[in-house]
Amino acid sequence: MARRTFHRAPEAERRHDLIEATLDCIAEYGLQGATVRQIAIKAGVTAGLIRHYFQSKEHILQEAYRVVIARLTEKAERVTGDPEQRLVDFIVINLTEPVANSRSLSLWASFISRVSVDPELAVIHREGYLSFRNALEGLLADFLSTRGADASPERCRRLAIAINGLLDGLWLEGCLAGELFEESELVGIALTSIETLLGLSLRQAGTAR
Amino acid sequence: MARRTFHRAPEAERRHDLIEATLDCIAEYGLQGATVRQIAIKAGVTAGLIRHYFQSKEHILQEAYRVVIARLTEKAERVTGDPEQRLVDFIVINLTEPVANSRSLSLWASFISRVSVDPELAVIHREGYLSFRNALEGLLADFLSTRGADASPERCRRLAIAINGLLDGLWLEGCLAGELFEESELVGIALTSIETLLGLSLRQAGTAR
DNA sequence: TAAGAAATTGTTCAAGCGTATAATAGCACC
DNA sequence: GGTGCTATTATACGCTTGAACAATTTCTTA
Repeated sequence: MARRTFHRAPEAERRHDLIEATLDCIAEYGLQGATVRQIAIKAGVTAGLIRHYFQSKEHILQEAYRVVIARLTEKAERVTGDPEQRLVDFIVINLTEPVANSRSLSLWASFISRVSVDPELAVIHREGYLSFRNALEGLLADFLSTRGADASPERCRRLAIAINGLLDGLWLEGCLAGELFEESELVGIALTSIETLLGLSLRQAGTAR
Repeated sequence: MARRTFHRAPEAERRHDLIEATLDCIAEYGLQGATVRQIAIKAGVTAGLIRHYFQSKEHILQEAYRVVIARLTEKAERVTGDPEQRLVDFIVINLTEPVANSRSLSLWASFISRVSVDPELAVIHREGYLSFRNALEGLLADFLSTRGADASPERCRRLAIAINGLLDGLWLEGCLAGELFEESELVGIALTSIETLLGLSLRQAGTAR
Protein backbone atom coordinates (compact mmCIF):
# COMPACT_ATOMS: atom_id res chain seq x y z
CA MET A 1 0.00 0.00 0.00
CA ALA A 2 1.44 3.29 -1.10
CA ARG A 3 2.30 5.63 1.74
CA ARG A 4 1.31 9.20 1.13
CA THR A 5 4.05 11.66 0.26
CA PHE A 6 4.59 14.44 2.72
CA HIS A 7 6.32 17.72 3.20
CA ARG A 8 8.90 18.15 5.90
CA ALA A 9 8.16 21.55 7.41
CA PRO A 10 10.23 23.81 9.68
CA GLU A 11 9.21 23.39 13.29
CA ALA A 12 7.83 26.92 13.74
CA GLU A 13 5.70 26.68 10.62
CA ARG A 14 4.35 23.26 11.47
CA ARG A 15 3.47 24.26 15.02
CA HIS A 16 1.76 27.35 13.71
CA ASP A 17 -0.26 25.34 11.20
CA LEU A 18 -1.30 22.83 13.83
CA ILE A 19 -2.46 25.57 16.18
CA GLU A 20 -4.31 27.27 13.37
CA ALA A 21 -6.02 24.00 12.53
CA THR A 22 -6.93 23.60 16.19
CA LEU A 23 -8.55 27.04 16.25
CA ASP A 24 -10.45 26.27 13.06
CA CYS A 25 -11.81 23.09 14.59
CA ILE A 26 -12.88 24.85 17.78
CA ALA A 27 -14.52 27.71 15.91
CA GLU A 28 -16.41 25.36 13.62
CA TYR A 29 -17.39 22.51 15.90
CA GLY A 30 -16.64 23.68 19.43
CA LEU A 31 -14.07 22.27 21.80
CA GLN A 32 -15.59 18.83 21.37
CA GLY A 33 -14.83 19.02 17.68
CA ALA A 34 -11.17 19.67 18.32
CA THR A 35 -10.04 16.04 18.40
CA VAL A 36 -6.51 15.12 17.43
CA ARG A 37 -7.87 13.42 14.33
CA GLN A 38 -9.95 16.41 13.21
CA ILE A 39 -7.08 18.77 13.83
CA ALA A 40 -4.80 16.53 11.82
CA ILE A 41 -7.23 16.38 8.91
CA LYS A 42 -7.62 20.17 8.97
CA ALA A 43 -3.84 20.58 8.96
CA GLY A 44 -3.35 18.01 6.23
CA VAL A 45 -1.25 15.65 8.30
CA THR A 46 -1.88 12.48 10.29
CA ALA A 47 -2.86 12.36 13.92
CA GLY A 48 0.42 10.98 15.14
CA LEU A 49 2.27 14.10 14.11
CA ILE A 50 0.46 16.23 16.63
CA ARG A 51 2.01 14.30 19.46
CA HIS A 52 5.40 14.78 17.88
CA TYR A 53 5.02 18.53 18.42
CA PHE A 54 2.85 18.66 21.49
CA GLN A 55 3.26 16.57 24.60
CA SER A 56 -0.48 16.01 24.79
CA LYS A 57 -3.76 17.39 23.58
CA GLU A 58 -3.88 19.63 26.67
CA HIS A 59 -0.66 21.27 25.57
CA ILE A 60 -1.81 22.16 22.09
CA LEU A 61 -4.98 23.64 23.58
CA GLN A 62 -2.93 25.78 25.95
CA GLU A 63 -0.81 27.08 23.10
CA ALA A 64 -3.94 27.76 21.10
CA TYR A 65 -5.39 29.79 23.96
CA ARG A 66 -2.27 31.91 24.12
CA VAL A 67 -2.69 32.67 20.43
CA VAL A 68 -6.35 33.60 20.91
CA ILE A 69 -5.54 36.03 23.72
CA ALA A 70 -2.68 37.52 21.78
CA ARG A 71 -4.91 38.18 18.77
CA LEU A 72 -7.56 39.80 20.96
CA THR A 73 -5.15 42.13 22.70
CA GLU A 74 -2.01 42.74 20.68
CA LYS A 75 -3.41 45.25 18.22
CA ALA A 76 -5.07 47.35 20.88
CA GLU A 77 -1.97 47.39 23.03
CA ARG A 78 0.17 48.80 20.22
CA VAL A 79 -1.75 51.96 19.45
CA THR A 80 0.33 55.04 18.67
CA GLY A 81 -0.12 58.78 18.45
CA ASP A 82 -1.21 61.36 20.98
CA PRO A 83 -3.12 60.21 24.08
CA GLU A 84 -6.52 61.03 22.62
CA GLN A 85 -5.89 59.17 19.39
CA ARG A 86 -4.45 56.19 21.22
CA LEU A 87 -7.54 55.96 23.38
CA VAL A 88 -9.92 56.29 20.45
CA ASP A 89 -8.00 53.74 18.43
CA PHE A 90 -8.01 51.37 21.39
CA ILE A 91 -11.79 51.62 21.55
CA VAL A 92 -12.34 51.25 17.83
CA ILE A 93 -9.96 48.32 17.44
CA ASN A 94 -11.71 46.37 20.17
CA LEU A 95 -15.12 46.77 18.59
CA THR A 96 -14.34 46.14 14.93
CA GLU A 97 -12.87 43.38 12.80
CA PRO A 98 -10.85 41.30 13.28
CA VAL A 99 -11.22 41.49 17.06
CA ALA A 100 -14.99 41.62 17.06
CA ASN A 101 -16.61 38.80 15.13
CA SER A 102 -18.42 35.62 15.94
CA ARG A 103 -15.37 33.44 15.43
CA SER A 104 -13.41 35.38 18.05
CA LEU A 105 -16.24 35.04 20.50
CA SER A 106 -16.61 31.37 19.81
CA LEU A 107 -12.94 30.75 20.50
CA TRP A 108 -12.88 33.02 23.53
CA ALA A 109 -15.94 31.43 25.12
CA SER A 110 -14.66 27.92 24.48
CA PHE A 111 -11.52 28.63 26.43
CA ILE A 112 -13.17 30.74 29.12
CA SER A 113 -15.47 27.85 29.89
CA ARG A 114 -12.39 25.78 30.69
CA VAL A 115 -10.54 28.43 32.67
CA SER A 116 -12.27 27.41 35.88
CA VAL A 117 -11.59 23.74 35.18
CA ASP A 118 -7.99 23.82 33.98
CA PRO A 119 -5.49 25.64 36.23
CA GLU A 120 -3.00 26.00 33.38
CA LEU A 121 -5.54 27.88 31.32
CA ALA A 122 -6.40 29.99 34.34
CA VAL A 123 -2.83 31.24 34.54
CA ILE A 124 -2.77 32.12 30.85
CA HIS A 125 -6.07 33.91 31.23
CA ARG A 126 -5.11 35.96 34.25
CA GLU A 127 -2.00 37.28 32.53
CA GLY A 128 -3.90 38.38 29.47
CA TYR A 129 -6.65 40.01 31.46
CA LEU A 130 -4.42 42.05 33.74
CA SER A 131 -2.21 43.18 30.88
CA PHE A 132 -5.27 44.37 28.97
CA ARG A 133 -6.70 46.34 31.87
CA ASN A 134 -3.35 47.87 32.70
CA ALA A 135 -2.97 49.02 29.12
CA LEU A 136 -6.36 50.68 29.30
CA GLU A 137 -5.60 52.26 32.66
CA GLY A 138 -2.39 53.72 31.21
CA LEU A 139 -4.21 55.16 28.22
CA LEU A 140 -6.80 56.76 30.47
CA ALA A 141 -4.20 58.26 32.80
CA ASP A 142 -2.32 59.78 29.86
CA PHE A 143 -5.45 61.15 28.27
CA LEU A 144 -6.87 62.62 31.45
CA SER A 145 -3.67 64.38 32.44
CA THR A 146 -3.16 65.74 28.93
CA ARG A 147 -6.58 67.34 29.22
CA GLY A 148 -5.87 68.60 32.68
CA ALA A 149 -8.55 66.43 34.27
CA ASP A 150 -8.37 64.51 37.54
CA ALA A 151 -6.04 61.58 36.86
CA SER A 152 -5.64 60.24 40.37
CA PRO A 153 -4.82 56.51 40.62
CA GLU A 154 -8.13 55.78 42.33
CA ARG A 155 -10.15 57.51 39.64
CA CYS A 156 -8.15 55.86 36.86
CA ARG A 157 -8.64 52.47 38.42
CA ARG A 158 -12.39 52.86 38.67
CA LEU A 159 -12.70 54.31 35.21
CA ALA A 160 -10.56 51.52 33.80
CA ILE A 161 -12.76 48.90 35.41
CA ALA A 162 -15.92 50.54 34.12
CA ILE A 163 -14.65 51.18 30.61
CA ASN A 164 -13.07 47.74 30.41
CA GLY A 165 -16.44 46.32 31.34
CA LEU A 166 -18.22 48.49 28.82
CA LEU A 167 -15.86 47.47 26.03
CA ASP A 168 -16.08 43.80 26.96
CA GLY A 169 -19.84 43.95 27.08
CA LEU A 170 -20.23 45.79 23.79
CA TRP A 171 -17.72 43.44 22.19
CA LEU A 172 -19.87 40.57 23.41
CA GLU A 173 -23.05 42.11 22.09
CA GLY A 174 -21.47 42.80 18.73
CA CYS A 175 -20.01 39.32 18.39
CA LEU A 176 -23.17 37.57 19.48
CA ALA A 177 -25.64 39.60 17.52
CA GLY A 178 -23.76 41.80 15.10
CA GLU A 179 -26.71 41.90 12.73
CA LEU A 180 -28.88 43.58 15.35
CA PHE A 181 -26.75 46.70 15.11
CA GLU A 182 -26.16 49.10 12.27
CA GLU A 183 -22.69 49.51 10.83
CA SER A 184 -20.42 51.00 13.49
CA GLU A 185 -23.39 51.71 15.76
CA LEU A 186 -21.60 50.01 18.62
CA VAL A 187 -18.45 52.05 18.09
CA GLY A 188 -20.54 55.21 18.19
CA ILE A 189 -22.27 54.15 21.37
CA ALA A 190 -18.95 53.25 22.95
CA LEU A 191 -17.34 56.57 22.09
CA THR A 192 -20.32 58.59 23.29
CA SER A 193 -20.60 56.61 26.52
CA ILE A 194 -16.92 56.87 27.29
CA GLU A 195 -16.96 60.60 26.61
CA THR A 196 -19.76 60.88 29.13
CA LEU A 197 -17.96 58.73 31.69
CA LEU A 198 -14.78 60.77 31.33
CA GLY A 199 -16.58 64.09 31.07
CA LEU A 200 -14.42 64.96 28.07
CA SER A 201 -14.83 64.98 24.32
CA LEU A 202 -12.96 62.40 22.25
CA ARG A 203 -13.82 63.90 18.91
CA GLN A 204 -12.49 67.39 18.84
CA ALA A 205 -13.14 69.54 15.82
CA GLY A 206 -10.38 69.33 13.25
CA THR A 207 -9.41 65.73 13.96
CA ALA A 208 -10.33 63.94 10.77
CA ARG A 209 -11.19 60.33 11.48
CA MET B 1 -26.36 -10.70 41.50
CA ALA B 2 -28.32 -8.22 43.59
CA ARG B 3 -29.83 -5.39 41.63
CA ARG B 4 -29.59 -2.01 43.33
CA THR B 5 -32.71 -0.68 44.95
CA PHE B 6 -34.13 2.53 43.56
CA HIS B 7 -36.67 5.25 44.13
CA ARG B 8 -39.43 5.80 41.66
CA ALA B 9 -39.63 9.60 41.36
CA PRO B 10 -42.29 11.90 39.89
CA GLU B 11 -41.43 12.93 36.37
CA ALA B 12 -40.96 16.64 37.12
CA GLU B 13 -38.67 15.96 40.04
CA ARG B 14 -36.56 13.46 38.16
CA ARG B 15 -36.16 15.72 35.15
CA HIS B 16 -35.16 18.55 37.46
CA ASP B 17 -32.59 16.39 39.21
CA LEU B 18 -31.13 15.21 35.93
CA ILE B 19 -30.78 18.76 34.64
CA GLU B 20 -29.24 19.84 37.91
CA ALA B 21 -26.74 17.01 37.67
CA THR B 22 -25.96 18.06 34.11
CA LEU B 23 -25.22 21.61 35.25
CA ASP B 24 -23.01 20.32 38.04
CA CYS B 25 -21.02 18.25 35.58
CA ILE B 26 -20.58 21.16 33.18
CA ALA B 27 -19.58 23.55 35.96
CA GLU B 28 -17.05 21.12 37.39
CA TYR B 29 -15.57 19.48 34.33
CA GLY B 30 -16.74 21.54 31.36
CA LEU B 31 -19.04 20.44 28.58
CA GLN B 32 -16.72 17.54 27.84
CA GLY B 33 -17.27 16.29 31.36
CA ALA B 34 -21.01 16.20 30.90
CA THR B 35 -21.27 12.65 29.59
CA VAL B 36 -24.40 10.63 30.11
CA ARG B 37 -22.52 8.37 32.49
CA GLN B 38 -21.15 11.24 34.58
CA ILE B 39 -24.53 12.92 34.73
CA ALA B 40 -26.10 9.65 35.83
CA ILE B 41 -23.53 9.16 38.59
CA LYS B 42 -24.06 12.73 39.80
CA ALA B 43 -27.82 12.18 39.84
CA GLY B 44 -27.50 8.83 41.56
CA VAL B 45 -29.11 6.83 38.77
CA THR B 46 -27.89 4.72 35.88
CA ALA B 47 -27.12 6.06 32.43
CA GLY B 48 -30.04 4.40 30.74
CA LEU B 49 -32.52 6.47 32.70
CA ILE B 50 -31.42 9.66 31.05
CA ARG B 51 -32.65 8.45 27.71
CA HIS B 52 -35.93 7.53 29.29
CA TYR B 53 -36.50 11.23 30.03
CA PHE B 54 -34.59 12.89 27.22
CA GLN B 55 -34.67 11.93 23.58
CA SER B 56 -30.91 12.41 23.30
CA LYS B 57 -27.98 14.06 24.97
CA GLU B 58 -28.58 17.14 22.81
CA HIS B 59 -32.03 17.50 24.31
CA ILE B 60 -30.91 17.44 27.92
CA LEU B 61 -28.29 20.06 27.10
CA GLN B 62 -30.89 22.30 25.52
CA GLU B 63 -33.11 22.03 28.56
CA ALA B 64 -30.14 22.75 30.78
CA TYR B 65 -29.35 25.89 28.79
CA ARG B 66 -32.91 27.12 29.24
CA VAL B 67 -32.48 26.72 32.98
CA VAL B 68 -29.18 28.60 32.96
CA ILE B 69 -30.68 31.54 31.08
CA ALA B 70 -33.72 31.58 33.33
CA ARG B 71 -31.56 31.73 36.45
CA LEU B 72 -29.49 34.56 35.01
CA THR B 73 -32.46 36.69 34.05
CA GLU B 74 -35.58 35.82 36.04
CA LYS B 75 -34.73 37.62 39.26
CA ALA B 76 -33.71 40.82 37.50
CA GLU B 77 -36.85 40.82 35.36
CA ARG B 78 -39.13 40.66 38.39
CA VAL B 79 -37.99 43.75 40.24
CA THR B 80 -40.71 45.80 41.89
CA GLY B 81 -41.16 49.24 43.38
CA ASP B 82 -40.85 52.69 41.90
CA PRO B 83 -38.85 53.13 38.66
CA GLU B 84 -35.70 54.22 40.46
CA GLN B 85 -35.71 51.32 42.85
CA ARG B 86 -36.48 48.83 40.08
CA LEU B 87 -33.52 50.11 38.10
CA VAL B 88 -31.17 50.02 41.06
CA ASP B 89 -32.32 46.53 42.03
CA PHE B 90 -31.87 45.37 38.46
CA ILE B 91 -28.28 46.57 38.54
CA VAL B 92 -27.49 45.13 41.94
CA ILE B 93 -29.06 41.74 41.23
CA ASN B 94 -27.02 41.30 38.10
CA LEU B 95 -23.75 41.97 39.85
CA THR B 96 -24.17 39.98 43.05
CA GLU B 97 -24.84 36.40 44.07
CA PRO B 98 -26.32 34.19 42.86
CA VAL B 99 -26.20 35.69 39.37
CA ALA B 100 -22.57 36.73 39.57
CA ASN B 101 -20.23 33.91 40.51
CA SER B 102 -17.74 31.73 38.74
CA ARG B 103 -20.13 28.84 38.38
CA SER B 104 -22.63 30.99 36.49
CA LEU B 105 -19.93 32.20 34.18
CA SER B 106 -18.65 28.70 33.60
CA LEU B 107 -22.08 27.48 32.61
CA TRP B 108 -22.85 30.53 30.52
CA ALA B 109 -19.57 30.35 28.61
CA SER B 110 -19.93 26.64 27.99
CA PHE B 111 -23.23 27.15 26.26
CA ILE B 112 -22.27 30.38 24.51
CA SER B 113 -19.39 28.56 22.89
CA ARG B 114 -21.88 26.19 21.33
CA VAL B 115 -24.43 28.81 20.28
CA SER B 116 -22.64 29.38 16.99
CA VAL B 117 -22.38 25.64 16.40
CA ASP B 118 -25.83 24.43 17.42
CA PRO B 119 -28.83 26.20 15.82
CA GLU B 120 -31.19 24.97 18.54
CA LEU B 121 -29.09 26.62 21.22
CA ALA B 122 -28.88 29.77 19.10
CA VAL B 123 -32.68 30.11 19.20
CA ILE B 124 -32.77 29.68 22.96
CA HIS B 125 -30.00 32.22 23.32
CA ARG B 126 -31.56 34.86 21.13
CA GLU B 127 -34.82 34.76 23.04
CA GLY B 128 -33.10 35.22 26.36
CA TYR B 129 -30.91 38.03 25.15
CA LEU B 130 -33.66 40.12 23.59
CA SER B 131 -35.93 39.67 26.56
CA PHE B 132 -33.18 40.85 28.89
CA ARG B 133 -32.37 43.95 26.87
CA ASN B 134 -36.03 44.82 26.46
CA ALA B 135 -36.53 44.58 30.19
CA LEU B 136 -33.65 46.97 30.73
CA GLU B 137 -34.92 49.34 28.05
CA GLY B 138 -38.30 49.43 29.77
CA LEU B 139 -36.76 50.18 33.14
CA LEU B 140 -34.74 53.00 31.65
CA ALA B 141 -37.70 54.51 29.87
CA ASP B 142 -39.77 54.48 33.05
CA PHE B 143 -37.00 55.93 35.14
CA LEU B 144 -36.12 58.70 32.67
CA SER B 145 -39.68 59.85 32.22
CA THR B 146 -40.35 59.81 35.95
CA ARG B 147 -37.44 62.18 36.35
CA GLY B 148 -38.58 64.32 33.47
CA ALA B 149 -35.53 63.50 31.36
CA ASP B 150 -35.38 62.80 27.64
CA ALA B 151 -36.90 59.33 27.20
CA SER B 152 -37.10 59.19 23.42
CA PRO B 153 -37.00 55.67 21.93
CA GLU B 154 -33.71 56.40 20.21
CA ARG B 155 -32.06 57.57 23.41
CA CYS B 156 -33.46 54.65 25.39
CA ARG B 157 -32.24 52.21 22.80
CA ARG B 158 -28.71 53.56 22.84
CA LEU B 159 -28.62 53.78 26.62
CA ALA B 160 -29.97 50.25 26.93
CA ILE B 161 -27.27 48.94 24.62
CA ALA B 162 -24.55 50.76 26.51
CA ILE B 163 -25.78 49.87 29.99
CA ASN B 164 -26.48 46.30 28.97
CA GLY B 165 -22.92 46.13 27.75
CA LEU B 166 -21.60 47.69 30.93
CA LEU B 167 -23.52 45.26 33.11
CA ASP B 168 -22.46 42.28 31.01
CA GLY B 169 -18.87 43.38 31.12
CA LEU B 170 -18.79 44.04 34.85
CA TRP B 171 -20.59 40.76 35.46
CA LEU B 172 -17.87 39.07 33.45
CA GLU B 173 -15.09 40.82 35.34
CA GLY B 174 -16.64 39.94 38.66
CA CYS B 175 -17.21 36.30 37.76
CA LEU B 176 -13.78 35.82 36.28
CA ALA B 177 -11.79 37.63 38.90
CA GLY B 178 -14.02 38.40 41.82
CA GLU B 179 -11.10 38.40 44.23
CA LEU B 180 -9.51 41.32 42.39
CA PHE B 181 -12.31 43.56 43.60
CA GLU B 182 -13.33 44.64 47.03
CA GLU B 183 -16.72 43.72 48.40
CA SER B 184 -19.40 45.40 46.28
CA GLU B 185 -16.81 47.53 44.52
CA LEU B 186 -18.25 46.50 41.16
CA VAL B 187 -21.77 47.43 42.22
CA GLY B 188 -20.52 50.82 43.26
CA ILE B 189 -18.72 51.35 39.99
CA ALA B 190 -21.78 50.24 38.06
CA LEU B 191 -24.11 52.60 39.92
CA THR B 192 -21.76 55.55 39.58
CA SER B 193 -21.15 54.88 35.89
CA ILE B 194 -24.82 54.49 35.10
CA GLU B 195 -25.66 57.67 36.98
CA THR B 196 -23.11 59.45 34.83
CA LEU B 197 -24.44 57.92 31.62
CA LEU B 198 -28.00 58.89 32.51
CA GLY B 199 -27.07 62.26 33.92
CA LEU B 200 -29.23 61.53 36.96
CA SER B 201 -28.67 60.39 40.51
CA LEU B 202 -29.78 56.91 41.51
CA ARG B 203 -29.14 57.36 45.21
CA GLN B 204 -31.27 60.24 46.36
CA ALA B 205 -31.07 61.39 49.93
CA GLY B 206 -33.58 59.65 52.17
CA THR B 207 -33.66 56.39 50.27
CA ALA B 208 -32.18 53.90 52.69
CA ARG B 209 -30.51 51.07 50.88
C1' DT C 1 26.24 10.01 -2.96
C1' DA C 2 25.89 7.56 1.27
C1' DA C 3 24.52 7.83 5.96
C1' DG C 4 22.31 9.35 9.82
C1' DA C 5 18.90 12.17 12.16
C1' DA C 6 14.35 13.13 12.78
C1' DA C 7 9.81 14.36 10.80
C1' DT C 8 5.90 11.95 9.34
C1' DT C 9 2.98 8.06 8.47
C1' DG C 10 0.13 4.07 9.53
C1' DT C 11 -1.54 0.90 12.77
C1' DT C 12 -2.81 -0.64 17.10
C1' DC C 13 -4.77 -0.40 21.87
C1' DA C 14 -7.63 0.27 25.85
C1' DA C 15 -10.95 3.36 27.53
C1' DG C 16 -14.96 5.86 27.18
C1' DC C 17 -18.65 7.56 24.33
C1' DG C 18 -23.97 7.73 22.99
C1' DT C 19 -27.41 4.67 22.11
C1' DA C 20 -30.40 0.44 22.20
C1' DT C 21 -32.92 -3.04 24.60
C1' DA C 22 -34.18 -6.87 27.67
C1' DA C 23 -34.84 -7.86 32.44
C1' DT C 24 -36.39 -6.32 36.90
C1' DA C 25 -38.41 -3.97 40.73
C1' DG C 26 -41.22 -0.36 42.74
C1' DC C 27 -45.73 1.45 43.10
C1' DA C 28 -50.85 2.44 42.30
C1' DC C 29 -55.01 0.39 42.15
C1' DC C 30 -58.50 -2.98 42.62
C1' DG D 1 -52.45 -8.83 48.77
C1' DG D 2 -52.21 -9.77 44.00
C1' DT D 3 -51.81 -7.60 39.36
C1' DG D 4 -50.32 -4.59 35.80
C1' DC D 5 -47.88 -0.62 34.39
C1' DT D 6 -43.69 1.56 33.74
C1' DA D 7 -39.62 3.74 35.84
C1' DT D 8 -35.30 1.98 36.46
C1' DT D 9 -31.41 -1.16 36.10
C1' DA D 10 -28.15 -3.83 33.71
C1' DT D 11 -25.84 -5.21 29.81
C1' DA D 12 -24.39 -5.02 25.19
C1' DC D 13 -23.00 -2.83 20.70
C1' DG D 14 -20.54 -0.14 17.44
C1' DC D 15 -17.79 4.00 17.23
C1' DT D 16 -14.59 7.53 18.47
C1' DT D 17 -11.24 9.05 21.43
C1' DG D 18 -6.17 10.13 23.11
C1' DA D 19 -2.19 7.79 23.15
C1' DA D 20 1.72 4.72 21.88
C1' DC D 21 4.97 2.96 18.69
C1' DA D 22 7.18 0.81 14.81
C1' DA D 23 7.93 1.58 9.98
C1' DT D 24 9.06 4.76 6.44
C1' DT D 25 10.39 8.89 4.09
C1' DT D 26 12.58 13.28 3.76
C1' DC D 27 16.32 16.26 4.33
C1' DT D 28 20.95 17.67 5.90
C1' DT D 29 25.63 17.16 5.74
C1' DA D 30 29.89 15.23 5.16
